Amino acid sequence: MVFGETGGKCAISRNLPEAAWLRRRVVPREGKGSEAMRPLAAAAVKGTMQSRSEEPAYKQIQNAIRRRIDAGQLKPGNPVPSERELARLHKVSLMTARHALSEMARDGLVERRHGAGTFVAPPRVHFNKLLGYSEQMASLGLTAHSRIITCGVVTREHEIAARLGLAPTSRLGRLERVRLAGDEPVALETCYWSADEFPSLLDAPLDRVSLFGLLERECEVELAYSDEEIDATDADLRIADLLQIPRGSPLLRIRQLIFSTKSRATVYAMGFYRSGRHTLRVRRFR
Amino acid sequence: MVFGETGGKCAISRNLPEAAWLRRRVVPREGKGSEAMRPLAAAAVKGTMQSRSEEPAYKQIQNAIRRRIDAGQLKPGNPVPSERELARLHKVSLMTARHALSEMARDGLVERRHGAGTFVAPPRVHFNKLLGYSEQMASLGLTAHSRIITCGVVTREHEIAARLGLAPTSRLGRLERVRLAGDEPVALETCYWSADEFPSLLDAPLDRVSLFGLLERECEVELAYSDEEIDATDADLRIADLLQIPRGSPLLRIRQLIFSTKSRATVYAMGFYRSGRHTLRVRRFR
DNA sequence: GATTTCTAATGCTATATAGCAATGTGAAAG
DNA sequence: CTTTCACATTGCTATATAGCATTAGAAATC
Repeated sequence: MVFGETGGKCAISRNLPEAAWLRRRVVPREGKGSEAMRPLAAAAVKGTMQSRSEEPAYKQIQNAIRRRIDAGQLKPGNPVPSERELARLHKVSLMTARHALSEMARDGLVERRHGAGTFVAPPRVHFNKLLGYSEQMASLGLTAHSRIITCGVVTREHEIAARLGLAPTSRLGRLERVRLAGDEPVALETCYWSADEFPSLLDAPLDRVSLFGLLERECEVELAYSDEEIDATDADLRIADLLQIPRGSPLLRIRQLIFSTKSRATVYAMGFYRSGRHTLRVRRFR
Repeated sequence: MVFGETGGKCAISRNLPEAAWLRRRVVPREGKGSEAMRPLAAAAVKGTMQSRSEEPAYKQIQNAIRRRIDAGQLKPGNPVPSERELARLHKVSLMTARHALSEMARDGLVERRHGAGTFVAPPRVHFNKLLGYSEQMASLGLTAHSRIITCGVVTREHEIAARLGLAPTSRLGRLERVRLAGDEPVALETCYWSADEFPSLLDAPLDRVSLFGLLERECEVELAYSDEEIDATDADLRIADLLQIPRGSPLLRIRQLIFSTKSRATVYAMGFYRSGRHTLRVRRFR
């Protein structure tokens, strides 16, 4: 035996033959487990490796913690149980408890400070969140209203079809709406999508209903993100008229290509937003 | 490490000939190790836990893989060695090899497919990347030029001081520059920072040097992200004059609060960008 | 009272091992 | 020529254990 060292601490010989899980199957070595965290209770089964369809232990631990956070029992800054404590409470090994915590840390739910402990992270601010107009209004406690300007199928928007990954002469649904805040028009938004793929959109009551909502609920599209180009421009005659502002007024222009989770470009949208009525918030990273 | 990538640079420390520590210590249970991945070779010592100051084994494995990606030996889509193979090559335990891979997966460098393997991820697109003007120009292969308009200390910008987390009457460094593309002015940018914390900034040749660069290299500040507010406005008399555009021309206004890694607000900047000369690209997520 | 030193708790890296679960391949069967 | 099925490979969850590294507070010292 060359490596007397490792042999010396007899790590191997000890822990595997009579193996924890073996022993556990028979005698679960009951602990004085407090119920504070709703221990897994399936521990005995888990010992032999969970029977399929059972949620992994580390996720159950995460859920237990998440529940306590959601319920307000654990507030931002509060410490969550330590690795060793979780292991004891949930009757899992240290590594498993650790797995649970470090994944939550990676997801930003908790923060870990070496030597100090693990703490509930401050609530995250949702930056760069893709929201439809209706949703933005809703998040401000308001109801969105729109006036439909045009609505129909076009076939000559070659460039936009290309951006959507379609043949140049594809049939595109197009919806042009003026967005209202109260009675006042604040934005003009134009959306394009494949008329062949989502024919039903044109029939919906789009002056009241969210396009995003329709796509996600009716068309079973899962939106993922949008790549946007933002610049400033000025109101031409038509837009000035529609938004009831002087011609030449500054406008924020946002052009967005919206992708679904299958990384398919799904909607192309262009919006003109009245100066002073709209601020875009984003976060950029170094 | 909250945002973005774990550093891409290579670590010097590791592979220097397995020499030093190996010789020092007992025989490492020699394997038939192929050299393909430059195995760690420090196994024996690591067995008893590496002596301090040494980079962790799992990071060394990551670096080895990263190097092979950077060197072009591993291209997107190529498989990287499996957990078991890495464990063998680097003479570490399976869990350690796994740790290395799964962290790289979490950082988006590789993708793991259960049962199939681990593969180099397609190169990431850098969206929402915080770049200074100089850096943006550099990324386009151009050199940035500026004309300094004003430069000095102000004490009456209460609101901005507050945003920077300073007392209302703090001394603030202020720098106002016109950004040039060729000879043409395209933007007016104004930056504020704590004059007490970074006094040296005012002395730098800021018409030629990047403010971001100065902060990061000279002041040892690590910038992390910026929260930005974007809207459209029109040129007042002064801006119109400085940018040589008609009064009332539309401008893209970007106000950003730039944070360092210690989550301290470090710089507040406001920029006015000529319409047609500047497009902001961002990605937003659902 | 302020400073330094010790110590317990906690997170981090690592070892070795076991069995389950998904994937792709190649041989056998239809 | 296709389909099926077994198998090797690979990733995933889990066990048990060890020692190092950092932190914060208590105790001892100045």
